[in-house]
Amino acid sequence: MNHTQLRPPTMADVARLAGVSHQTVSRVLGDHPNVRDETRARVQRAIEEMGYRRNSSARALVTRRTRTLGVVASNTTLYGPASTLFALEEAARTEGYVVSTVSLRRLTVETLSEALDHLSQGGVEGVIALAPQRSAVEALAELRQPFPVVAVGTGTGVEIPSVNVDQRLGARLATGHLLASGHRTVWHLAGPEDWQEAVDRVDGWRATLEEAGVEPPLPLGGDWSPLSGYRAGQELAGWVGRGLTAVFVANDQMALGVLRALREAGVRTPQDVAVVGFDDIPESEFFAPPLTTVRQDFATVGKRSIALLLDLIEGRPPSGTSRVAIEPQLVVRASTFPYVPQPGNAPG
Amino acid sequence: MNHTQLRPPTMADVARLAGVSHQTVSRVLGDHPNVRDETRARVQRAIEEMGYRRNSSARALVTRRTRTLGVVASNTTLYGPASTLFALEEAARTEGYVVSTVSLRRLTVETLSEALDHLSQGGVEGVIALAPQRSAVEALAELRQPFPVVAVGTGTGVEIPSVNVDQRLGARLATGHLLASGHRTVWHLAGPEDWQEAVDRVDGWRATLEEAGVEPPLPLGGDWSPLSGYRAGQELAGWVGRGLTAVFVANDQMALGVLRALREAGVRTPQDVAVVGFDDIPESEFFAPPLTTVRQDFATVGKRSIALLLDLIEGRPPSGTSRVAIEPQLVVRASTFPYVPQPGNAPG
DNA sequence: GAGGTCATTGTGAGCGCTAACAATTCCCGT
DNA sequence: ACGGGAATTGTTAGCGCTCACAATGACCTC
Repeated sequence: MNHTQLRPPTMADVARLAGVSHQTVSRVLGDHPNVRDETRARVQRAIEEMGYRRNSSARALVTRRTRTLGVVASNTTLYGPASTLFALEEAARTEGYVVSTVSLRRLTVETLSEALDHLSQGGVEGVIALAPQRSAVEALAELRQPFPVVAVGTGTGVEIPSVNVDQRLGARLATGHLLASGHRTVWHLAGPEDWQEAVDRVDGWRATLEEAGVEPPLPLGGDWSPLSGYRAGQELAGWVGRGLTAVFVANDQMALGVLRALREAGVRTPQDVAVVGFDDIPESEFFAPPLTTVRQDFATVGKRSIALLLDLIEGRPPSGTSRVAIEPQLVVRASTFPYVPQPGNAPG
Repeated sequence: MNHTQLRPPTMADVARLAGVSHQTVSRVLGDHPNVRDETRARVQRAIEEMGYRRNSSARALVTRRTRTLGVVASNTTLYGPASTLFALEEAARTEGYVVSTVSLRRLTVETLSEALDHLSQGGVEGVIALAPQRSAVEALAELRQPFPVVAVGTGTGVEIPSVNVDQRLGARLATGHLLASGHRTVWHLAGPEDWQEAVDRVDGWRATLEEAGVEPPLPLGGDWSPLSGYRAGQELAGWVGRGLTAVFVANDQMALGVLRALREAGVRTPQDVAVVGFDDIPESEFFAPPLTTVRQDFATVGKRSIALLLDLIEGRPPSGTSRVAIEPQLVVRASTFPYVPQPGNAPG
């Protein structure tokens, strides 16, 4: 392997071979205009020949730019965070930045603080925090860092610059869709209370019902996992025939658990109970039945977050607002066939 | 915000405040033993007071160690890659390394090469490549970089140091389980042919059947997506009653599609057809019916990969072999209730 | 009390690069 | 042929840190 060589060549080495000064090499590499074509070619040949690559540390030291961004996230194996992460990295790379990630198992003040330290040690110029728990956001506000931080998925009610999908709107779309299909009321299986997104979805659901003059039932609670959805689903099954005909579940994974519990209890979806999820994970379309859900545009979240962070790093006034909200979108599938309040209608 | 200040303090600034030389500050930070306690305390106070942090670029320049690793991956929103990524980052962080990731949409020679360049620009000391496509591995062998590269999920037949889950064994477990349950033969829905993992699973499936004296049916092909599984499932449904009683599907997502197609065709799982998947994604347990599948230990993959890469970076002889294979594990669920070749037995 | 050892602290050099400025060369009009 | 400006190239000085070594001082031994 080539990396066994003791010292990689330096700019001076290249310069010597090309018969120029190291500065001319630097100019060629930096696409500086005032270099003769012939010189440029000679330098380029020398670079090629030696397999030279600029030392990024030396460069960063003098330019004071590492061109590295950090991301702190948790639950990165879930569809939402993983998608956001992907979009963030792609957007950053387009702008010429490298992204260093820290994936936490749990998001607490300690782990967050350690993560920021770790990233700082990696020389990041700024950090995106995927911090959906409210406790984490508060911690973030405390932990003043020597670089700017943009929060994602924290809701708009925080002091920190943030980018969010409009969760309330998503919940309104879901709940409104069910009401419009003829359901008298809509139950809700919520996410953990310390997740801002979960709270916002509850808010949107509740507001929609209240505006329709319906008293919202007590929401159930889960932890986003299919298992918790399954447990809640068993409970919900007990309310069928007593006013329960539609459920808005706070994410698709829990909805999957709900669907299984209903099925096992002999409750048909959507004929007996309609179900709506949230996220539109790739599997949702193939659930039994295919799930109506709310799709979030993670690519846009990624782009906007990076744009905002770079504005902050460059000291520019943010090109948009520093509290971005992105619109989600309803995806209608078989789990919410238009509801007709008499039993016994067969689906296609 | 604090990061608006023009220049962060340097070691010399701290030294001045503490009344020592910059070298003493460096010693305190480096936990060098020969510093008087009182001096150490004074320095630490000064560091605190100024909010000083070492400049990582300057440090990296002189130590020639960036303590940064790179990861190239594609399809990072899928469960497998996302889990591996998570495990890699955690393992690297434990060893004091920062991880920079590049997530590609498609893995080709060009994108791979660009990714490695991008990471190199970020100053990585080594790279892990999650390169499951065979074409990518070949490209990797060509693209000699000035740093070591460890491949993950490429299969053991490559020149590059690599870490893998034993896919053949996984396929044997799945196929053997079906045969042991009384099925005469086992059909297979394979992944894309240019994925080494897909090929290995086909091999393991075929070998198991042949050892049992069974002529393997022609395998179907999919692209890992639920949709491709759905299409294949429709085709498979046509073979029910003509010798098809069991299917080994190369991943859980496709298995989900197969389950839906069978259900829609009026084929019952597992009474008419048993289905086994691969991956054990969190949703599998809640499919209709819960899916028997093969679990891969991504945490171990991550740890072993990082260990191997660090050995290579440090120039140590790898502590284990440089072609690691990790054992997967069968998880039995309701989609493969012990098969009895007469129809009509109801499940629990 | 001279000499030696050890712990502690300081000094100087240089990692590889870019930015600022200085020097040289080239080309043009006159 | 010659001055002047632009184009091209070179020189120098750090960026902030760690390493090697020098200097200082405290303490001990005989």
